[in-house]
Amino acid sequence: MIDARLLRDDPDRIRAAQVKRGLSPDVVDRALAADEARRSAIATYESRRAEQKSLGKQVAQAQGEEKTALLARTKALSAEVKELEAAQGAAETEWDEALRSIPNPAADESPAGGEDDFVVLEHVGTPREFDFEPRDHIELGRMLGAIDLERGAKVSGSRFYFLTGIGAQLELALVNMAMDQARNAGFTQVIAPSLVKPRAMEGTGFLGQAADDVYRIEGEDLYLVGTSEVPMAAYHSDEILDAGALPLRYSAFSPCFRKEAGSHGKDTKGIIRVHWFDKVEMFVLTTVEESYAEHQRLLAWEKEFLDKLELAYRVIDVAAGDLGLSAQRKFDCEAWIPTQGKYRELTSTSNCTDFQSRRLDIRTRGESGNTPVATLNGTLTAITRTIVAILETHQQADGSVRVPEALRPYLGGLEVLKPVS
RNA sequence: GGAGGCGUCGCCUAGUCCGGUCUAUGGCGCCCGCCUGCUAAGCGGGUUUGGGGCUACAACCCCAUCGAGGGUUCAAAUCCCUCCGCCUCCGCCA
Repeated sequence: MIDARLLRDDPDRIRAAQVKRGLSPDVVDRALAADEARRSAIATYESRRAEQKSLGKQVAQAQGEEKTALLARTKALSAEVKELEAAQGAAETEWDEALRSIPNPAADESPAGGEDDFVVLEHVGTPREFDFEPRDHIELGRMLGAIDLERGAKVSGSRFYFLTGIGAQLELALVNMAMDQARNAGFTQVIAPSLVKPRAMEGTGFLGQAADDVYRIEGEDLYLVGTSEVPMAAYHSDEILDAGALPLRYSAFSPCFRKEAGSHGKDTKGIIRVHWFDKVEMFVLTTVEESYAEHQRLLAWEKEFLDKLELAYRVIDVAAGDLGLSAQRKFDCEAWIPTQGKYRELTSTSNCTDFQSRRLDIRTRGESGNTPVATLNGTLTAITRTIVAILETHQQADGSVRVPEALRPYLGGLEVLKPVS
């Protein structure tokens, strides 16, 4: 949620931010009106309530006739206070809803516009040239006995898969490699719950427009997370952190579940777009001032991981309209997928500044009151897409796959993945 | 799943039976000051969080906050209901 003071002091800035994301600025006026109504409701309620309290004290000491008279007055007042309290609550709710519906204003550097308006920041490595017809990851996965899509569909439906044999080993290797890198960089490793309460989902901004993509457990007040950003953001909710402890860096492993609503027909084959995958995610809490530099660090760690896998990729600056509710700026690393002839998102890092921490009440003690911290997240490895990129990029003519050197220690020194049949 | 116990402003704790003097007690820790060769001790003061008013975003005043949400009442930490969490025992289980 945005800073209410910013909305009051500089509403034009929020209006401009809305337009930059391709959204209507009307919500600003709705919020401002709600704020005014709320404050006047609070003032009315509180003055009557104060009166009620002071009368209550007199009642306690009064005797006889005086007491009877006081009771008559305070009884009427009581009903009024109750009404005013309800009115105040309603005004508060309206204000809260308006405020919460406003996304984090994009950074000045973020390109304006929607999904296609990203800016390419850099290319790393060059897409490999093949002197044979490259196979897609589906065929390679089948030849290697690594990916079983048919049985995934049989058991769980479309967009599900089993990783088997070397496929399963690959996942564990990638997870360990990611966790090692993170630990060496000072991250605390975490295995996070993938079922969370509404508060966590709402606090991270996934129950707004993004709610269609979220699985809810029937009959329970629980959601399946789409990323461990959700449990990790909520991890320190309602806490006041010691400023000296920042930054707090976590690398969290969890499964991720996504309905993929509205993507029917897209990436229907293979494991590019699935309802479930595992992921190692970096999550950082720091000060807003430090968050911009930290964002660059997260990007650097993502690039380091992709470099070790010897992948060709580009980094894009995601446009304002494609940032999601919480992010102020987002960089995606997109790896070259040979059989698709294009770059596909493998990792993504967002600076959510104090947007999530305001909703989740995560702050540090400051000299002039407590201030919300900044939260940032970045993918180290989303297993399925990483496997796609590795298989397709490092395949050889016979269907075997060369293992990038950095990954070998995590596969018992294995240099080549060989077809099983 | 069953039975019982518990949840108070960083930590511990008094208060809850019997509603008003609770503006929530005391200790520890922490902060400021005093005292003091130094340290320790001692003395005095302060120390939840969120919101509103007024403002310099200070000071000050007010409202809410005793796990959460409802209810009863002129008045709720205290009485009633629902929920959540923790502990102990039993059952079941990876």
